[in-house]
Amino acid sequence: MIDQTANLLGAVALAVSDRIHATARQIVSHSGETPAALVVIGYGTGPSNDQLRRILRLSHPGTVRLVDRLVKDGLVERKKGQDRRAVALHLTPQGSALREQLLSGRLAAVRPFVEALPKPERETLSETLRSMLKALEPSDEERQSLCRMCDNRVCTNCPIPAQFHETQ
Amino acid sequence: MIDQTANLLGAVALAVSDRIHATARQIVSHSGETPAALVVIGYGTGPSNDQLRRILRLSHPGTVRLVDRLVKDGLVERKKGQDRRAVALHLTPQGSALREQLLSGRLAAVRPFVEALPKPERETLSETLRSMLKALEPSDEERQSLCRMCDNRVCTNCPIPAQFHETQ
DNA sequence: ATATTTATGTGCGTAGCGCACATAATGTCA
DNA sequence: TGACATTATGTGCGCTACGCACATAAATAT
Repeated sequence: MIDQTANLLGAVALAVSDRIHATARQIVSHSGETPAALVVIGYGTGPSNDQLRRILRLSHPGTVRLVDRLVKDGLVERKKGQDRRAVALHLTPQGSALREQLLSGRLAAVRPFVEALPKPERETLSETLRSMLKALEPSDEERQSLCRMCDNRVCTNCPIPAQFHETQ
Repeated sequence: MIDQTANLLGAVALAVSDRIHATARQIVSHSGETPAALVVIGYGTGPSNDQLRRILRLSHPGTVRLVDRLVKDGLVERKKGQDRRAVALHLTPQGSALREQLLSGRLAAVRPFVEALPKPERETLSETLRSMLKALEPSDEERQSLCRMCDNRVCTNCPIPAQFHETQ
């Protein structure tokens, strides 16, 4: 019984993330964790390469190359960090614009799933999703990974607020 | 308001599919659509390369190479299909065994999300997920894509039954 | 002052995929 | 029946997104 529900949740999750990825691909012209990087850097905390790496769960060289791509595309700038070794990643205006499109596209991709429900059921779903996220009891790093595609324009009252929500 | 719920759904979907992928990776040692291919072929309908391609939404050459990998690993056999040109894909015993592990792992990865909820809420969630899947009104092909990681041992009473559910 | 840790960057390889092309079997239609 | 399109598979080739091993610079510790 519980497994039947788990199976359905797996199916819906697959459908939702399929559509999110498809939308992101159309907008960003890079795949993998590159769209998520745009979102994360766009939180505006000026993350270092290393922080980004942990959030995206990539290897360190993979992250460097990912940032290379974004810089090459004029979407991200490497500014001076707190150390003389550390880098602080920031979006360029074009990067910000693309991030907005990305987040709008993501919401547009997910919205139909919610709209399929009658209104009272939407409220219930919202609470249920909150419960699930809370129950994960993620570490700080896991929170940021979780929210690596989240829309901070919309995500008020987040059940598991990560740092960058406050700093925004 | 609806977007807030959509955002949460996106976050949960990301978390769930992250964990499914991580589990699959540990079990199959191939990434991308390879695990899904094992599940789909394992439905036992002996799909052709071309049918598989449509379900996994890959290019045709990509699918051929994917099957190459599975054959090389001793997980899949290319048997004679209805045509003399068509191929019928079937799992070997080892392939079946691995598929079972894959599906078990997937359920184990998703189960905690459901277990986080009190029992009555689980029932509601189950119905909500069914509503969402039904509302997609997918074509036959889309259904099979949707269910490309589903566990047919558990998926009784599927809201959007695809062919291979009946033939099993 | 030297050793360790932290943060970044580079050389090199690999996995998974797509495009363009080739080939064999089947269907179509004059 | 023969010519031609269609369907199904397979190959050559390249590209993208990564990971591993290594190199280097800055900060910290002892």
